[in-house]
Amino acid sequence: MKAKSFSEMQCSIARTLEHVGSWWSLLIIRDAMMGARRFKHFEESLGIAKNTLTSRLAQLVEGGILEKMVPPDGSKHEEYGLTEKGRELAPVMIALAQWGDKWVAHEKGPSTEIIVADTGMKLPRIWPRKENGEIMELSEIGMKRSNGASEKNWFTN
Amino acid sequence: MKAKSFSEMQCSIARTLEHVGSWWSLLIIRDAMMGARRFKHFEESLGIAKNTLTSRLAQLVEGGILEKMVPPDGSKHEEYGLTEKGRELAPVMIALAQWGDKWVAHEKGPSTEIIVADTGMKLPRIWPRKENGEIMELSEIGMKRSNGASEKNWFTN
DNA sequence: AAATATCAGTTGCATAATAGAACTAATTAT
DNA sequence: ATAATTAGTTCTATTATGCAACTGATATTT
Repeated sequence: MKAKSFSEMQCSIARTLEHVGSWWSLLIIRDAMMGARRFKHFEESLGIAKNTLTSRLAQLVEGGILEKMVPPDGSKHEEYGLTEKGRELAPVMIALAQWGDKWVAHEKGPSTEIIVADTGMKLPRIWPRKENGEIMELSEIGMKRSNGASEKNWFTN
Repeated sequence: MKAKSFSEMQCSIARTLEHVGSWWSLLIIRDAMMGARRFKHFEESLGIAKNTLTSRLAQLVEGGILEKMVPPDGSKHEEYGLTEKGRELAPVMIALAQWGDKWVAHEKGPSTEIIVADTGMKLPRIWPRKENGEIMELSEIGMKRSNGASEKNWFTN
């Protein structure tokens, strides 16, 4: 693949994708959020090849998204836990999950529902909002380019 | 790579990733949101190989995220525009961009800032909220598994 | 109108990421 | 003590992507 690197790109989206690493990385992070901590958890849950998992985990640790931790239960097997940096990918995950539920739903429905813990209700849709907390239309989103001060809209369709 | 398919997975995140296609696809969608409409726009903006761009575009069209459109300016060159399905990936993009700005910022700052069009102010952080619109702590997010009715927390670290 | 340049690809070859299987040392269970 | 599990490593095969050259259609210039 000749791994074209996105990381020099000034765009934050590209830099994030580069930093995260790959599809697998996102699914590893998802599993970590749902409680996976050990090599075998990720392996069994994902059906990923061992060598691939090894390098994805190493990359995520190097990127500061996961960290190796001493197992609380006293086991000598290494465990992987999310850092703050990794945990803050939650909005990305939630947005991906909600989009999938809406647009490419599985016939059996979602295997897991994200909820508000204390009420047990489905988590409201994650969506851009104004300063006052009001939900926005996508057409209300704009963008400011830092180089030329030109201002423009998103979704110029 | 033997393209292991995520699409049978019941997980909405995996299904979304599979449906979207690849890193490139996300950047193509980003460019489309910022106004790119023609082959050369994407090509120049991304520095992607032509054959790769061809197949990514085809995949996005097939997936219903982009659609081929008759150019409004009367040109005979095909154009690509976001569908509603594609436009609704905005929260994913915004979440990726905001995470990147916070955690892997470019020294020169972001090339583009996402703003609230009418106020010109930076778009507030996209983040999970309760039914009443209140921002949530990540620890307040839970999950309900549809198979076993077992209930559990996200971020079990 | 003819010539030139641009656009949107296609084709063929090289390379990197991943899959898959077999192997291994350390840890855990029996 | 023995067996099984865990967390990898190493090897080869396959696929996605990169890169360069080519092509027919459209758009621009002379």
